[in-house]
Amino acid sequence: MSATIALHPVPIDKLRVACSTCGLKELCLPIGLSDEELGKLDQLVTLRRTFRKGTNVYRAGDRFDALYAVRYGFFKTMVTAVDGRDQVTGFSMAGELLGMDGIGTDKHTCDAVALEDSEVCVIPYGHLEELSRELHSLQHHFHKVMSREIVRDHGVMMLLGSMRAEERLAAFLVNLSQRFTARGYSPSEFYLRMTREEIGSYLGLKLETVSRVFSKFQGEGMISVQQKHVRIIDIPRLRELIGQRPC
Amino acid sequence: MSATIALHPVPIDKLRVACSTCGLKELCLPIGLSDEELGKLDQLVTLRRTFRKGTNVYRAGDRFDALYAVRYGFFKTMVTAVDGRDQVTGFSMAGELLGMDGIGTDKHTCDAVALEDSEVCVIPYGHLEELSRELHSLQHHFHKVMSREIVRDHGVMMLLGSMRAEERLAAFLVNLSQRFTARGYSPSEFYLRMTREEIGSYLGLKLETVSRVFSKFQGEGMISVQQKHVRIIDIPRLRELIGQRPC
DNA sequence: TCCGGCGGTTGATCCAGGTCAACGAGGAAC
DNA sequence: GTTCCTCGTTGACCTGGATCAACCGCCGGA
Repeated sequence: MSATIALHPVPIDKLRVACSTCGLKELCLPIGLSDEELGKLDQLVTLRRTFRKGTNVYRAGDRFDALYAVRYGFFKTMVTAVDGRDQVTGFSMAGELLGMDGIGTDKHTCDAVALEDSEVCVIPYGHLEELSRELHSLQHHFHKVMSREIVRDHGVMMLLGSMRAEERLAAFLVNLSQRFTARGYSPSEFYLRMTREEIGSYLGLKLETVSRVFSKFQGEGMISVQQKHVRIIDIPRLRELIGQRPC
Repeated sequence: MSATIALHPVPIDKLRVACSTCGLKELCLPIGLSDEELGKLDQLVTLRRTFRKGTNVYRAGDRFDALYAVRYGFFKTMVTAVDGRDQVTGFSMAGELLGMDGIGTDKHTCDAVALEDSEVCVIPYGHLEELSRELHSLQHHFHKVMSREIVRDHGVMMLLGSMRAEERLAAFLVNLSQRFTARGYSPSEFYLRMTREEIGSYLGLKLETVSRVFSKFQGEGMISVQQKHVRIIDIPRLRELIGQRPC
């Protein structure tokens, strides 16, 4: 095989990428790496893939061999029970990492689905382990990312295990608001990429309940909703609802 | 300071330990390590600590600097909301790892409490990162452990988000049964170390509901319960309840 | 041995959220 | 533009599990 002829034809959705110049490097895996280290990471993350709305990055049961860093777009992850019921376990946006569920068994255990046209950086997992033996800060940061995912999951358990419907939705909105803010978007106005049913699944509620609580919040002047467009009018009051001081 | 005089007096509950001879090595961090590698791990895990029933291994907010491998005994982990409500996020038994919640922020984010007199191996986290750069299989296995924790959490979300009370308790019992089996105990007869309230918190139910469902299962001949002593009479039927084929 | 208190059980009642049903609005396909 | 069709909203009603309350039994301590 010649150096100029690819063994596997490269799909048109796969492009050269560089962490060193990526606008998300303060959110994503490169956090805290020096320029030299960033250069090495560039050699690792060489592939981008785009996903049309509704398509899967991976499915439960798929062989695991890479993590995916969201470049832009929006994803949901969900697990499906043997009887077919499914549960949305999270929503991922730019700078967040998908696929860590697969490391434990070499197979993915959930589905990751694009909720709008999206793009990810492909991080071959074997190479990540290799490189993280060399770059201590990459190693440490990767561990932090996994740990934070565990902590986030604990938060969801709290949500599902001991909060009422209104608290759950308030927590959901406040969380989205924070994450949008961190990405330079408005804290108070955004489009939901997911349906009421997906929100409900995530929050352990039925879609009708989600809709009703949205209407209630709107009636009380805390938010204004029209379909997927949400404007948060009174964030302090939402925070109060979930037991946090307005700060 | 002389080599024979400890700078910090060694508490009597801290003892020399060896992974290489530990009976739990097939469950715990040493999985898949060669004898030589095991020897190195021994140098890392040099401390055991015992905890009396009701005492904390760590609390939310404590500085994170070590992981803890359960040697014997039983623990719960729980998160507490600002308003004081708390949520049990898991129960840990021999061979399982506590403390991974702390890596992300260098502070623990939950409490770990002994539910009976217990003992753990202390794994200084910095040393673990260091050693796992050297021992590939240790590195990989540690990642697997974290990943499995994430997958376990997804299971709990499924439980809390889309199962009814009976399914939740059935899933809980089947899970305990499996974990006891893996440790060489009876799959069908065990003592619960946690109260009805703790089970309820974990499952998103009130203690009265837990008690009622126990009684219902007993009435239907699937289990026999007397206080904390549980005997599972019909595991296939419990599995059916949670939608799994009896197999 | 007795006592007190925690943990567990059970009954009666209530209500948050689920279920079922009807309808409306936006958006993609043609 | 028209036609579906999915997604969202709202109303009426129902129910699983929460809440409130009484009581019991086990276990630890004096």
